[in-house]
Amino acid sequence: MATINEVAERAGVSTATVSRTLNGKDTVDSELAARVLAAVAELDYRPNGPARNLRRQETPVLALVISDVENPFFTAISRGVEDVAHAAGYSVVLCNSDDDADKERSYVSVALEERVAGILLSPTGHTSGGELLNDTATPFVALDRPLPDAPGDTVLVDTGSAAREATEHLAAQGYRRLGCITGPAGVPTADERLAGYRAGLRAAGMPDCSSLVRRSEFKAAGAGRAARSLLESTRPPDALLVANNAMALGVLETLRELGVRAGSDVGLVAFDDAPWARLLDPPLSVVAQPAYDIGAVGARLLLNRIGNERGEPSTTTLSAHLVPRASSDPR
Amino acid sequence: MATINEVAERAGVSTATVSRTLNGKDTVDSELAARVLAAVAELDYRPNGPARNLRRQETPVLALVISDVENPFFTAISRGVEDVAHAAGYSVVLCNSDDDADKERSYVSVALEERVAGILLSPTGHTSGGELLNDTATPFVALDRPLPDAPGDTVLVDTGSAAREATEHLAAQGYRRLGCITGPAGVPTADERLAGYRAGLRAAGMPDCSSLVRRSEFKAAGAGRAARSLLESTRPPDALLVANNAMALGVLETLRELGVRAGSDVGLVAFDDAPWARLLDPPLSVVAQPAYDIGAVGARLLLNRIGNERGEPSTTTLSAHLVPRASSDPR
DNA sequence: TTGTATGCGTTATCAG
DNA sequence: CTGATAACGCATACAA
Repeated sequence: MATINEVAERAGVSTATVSRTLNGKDTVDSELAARVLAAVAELDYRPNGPARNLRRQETPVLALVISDVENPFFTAISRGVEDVAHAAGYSVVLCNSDDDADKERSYVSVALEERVAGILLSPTGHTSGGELLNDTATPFVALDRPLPDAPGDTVLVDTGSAAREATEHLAAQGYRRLGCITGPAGVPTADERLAGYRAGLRAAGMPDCSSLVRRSEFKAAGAGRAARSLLESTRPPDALLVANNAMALGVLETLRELGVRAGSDVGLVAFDDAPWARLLDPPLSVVAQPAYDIGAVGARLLLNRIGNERGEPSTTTLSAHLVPRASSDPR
Repeated sequence: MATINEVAERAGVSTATVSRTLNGKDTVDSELAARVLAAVAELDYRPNGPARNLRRQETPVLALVISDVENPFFTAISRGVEDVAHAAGYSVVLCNSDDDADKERSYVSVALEERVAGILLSPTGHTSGGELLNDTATPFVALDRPLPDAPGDTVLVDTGSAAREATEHLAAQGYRRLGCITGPAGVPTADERLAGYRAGLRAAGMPDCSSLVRRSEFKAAGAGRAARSLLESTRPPDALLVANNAMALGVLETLRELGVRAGSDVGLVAFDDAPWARLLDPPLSVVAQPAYDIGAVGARLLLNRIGNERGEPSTTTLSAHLVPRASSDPR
């Protein structure tokens, strides 16, 4: 591939002039500029990114590390990031850690080596990518979950309150034994939703019975099994709060297998809205999180840091809201 | 951030020795190597990627440009790519073109500038990213749709046959007026599915009536409107073949609004399986595409080219299969 | 306004 | 086995 030298030679100018032309310096004679542009076109010249980044000591790229590309919650985040980044002239590369701490570490490491301008990290449960960021000058922002031991800007959702609201809603709808399926212990989003559920129980004057709580990975399969064990127990719950979208899939599958109907047989509220949620029969009640905004806000914070903004790490907490549909209506 | 020079100085060796140590050359005295490693750890040294890529004239990164991160078909492709690439020591960066030809061009251009090792492109409709690839030495593979005017390895799915099979299935189930909602004219996957539908009509001895065909973007909204116009026409279809997953969402929404039930009122088969398809009531009949394999095969082809494999551009065609469920059962 | 020359941080070549 | 040193391709300080 052609280099700047070849372009310069062909245009009969110096490499400096080529560089200046291509970088929009207005101190270039228009005639020379035209010759440069012509040479560029003829040679199909394309600047060498690594060389430029090396010289400039910066790369106009943001890395976004998420734990599951197939989860609509994360893809929505990515759109938020992308829109903001793009508008500011940054590209976004999406790295899928697949909820695997090693992969996460590895992607963060690659991002650091490639000297990306900044990193947005949606930490997997028992995170490890954070450590790498700790003693680094590369700006980063944690999304959805705080980064243990790594002080940095963080964008969270107050899902505790939302979980409480959902729980109270179930109680108000007339359900009497509320169960909860949440993520692994130690994962902040999982624990927070559980705590919210408990607070809701308390607010509704219901007993907090640990036999109505199950934990599993934030995946369909484990949640499906959890739902089955709950519903087949001697004193099954008559309503369920499910901690994320992927889990909801597993729970719904189990309900189907058991011939149990959401709403009339078992009240159901799940976290995360999805396009298909209201197409179900009955439509699924959800706690909608502002996923797009998480990404957009995170990207903006990151860009500010990249722009040398100083100051203490901030934590932004967005709120989620309940979208009641028929799956939490006993009638 | 520390450089190789500082590491060398601290370890009391030359930069060459540091480089050799870090790159696993076995020609380094173990004592020196130990000193190097110690210095690396102390300084938290991390090699500068751009510098290395510049020097090596290669970047161990594959770019995957897709048109919609929120579409499960593409995210499944990305998993296939990622698994294969990862195993071969390559990272994958996902670029979301958002079905926008300009963004696609822009991402391809960035990938080219960054000198990625290869590009996997799932072209948007009226593609434009392909032109860039044409006169480039960077290996690339087209996924899902061929790249006009750019001869290169291509991985396709024989959705024509699958569309035909689905159409015949609808006829065999007893539906009598089969409609089709497909993508924009000129988009190969859209045209191919339409052609398959027509072939199915013919095979079933049904008239080919163009008033039963609608086109829209491969998105929910347009497809929803198309379904409405079809179903509210004077002689509405009694079954629908829908060309992708996102469109199916729109169509289902319309059915709901119209109070029309899939299966008993209107037969329905849509392209692309999704986790939620069988949770619907009735469960959605689909044409399942081997999305993961598209990605995996594509990545393997790309890696072969990167490994200097010569030879004519190949075209691999995978097949899709019908998964009949209750939405195409009139009973 | 333009050109020359230097260095960004690595790796690889070539002597020692 | 190790160390100087020369590129890799570009952007910029400095000179002209």
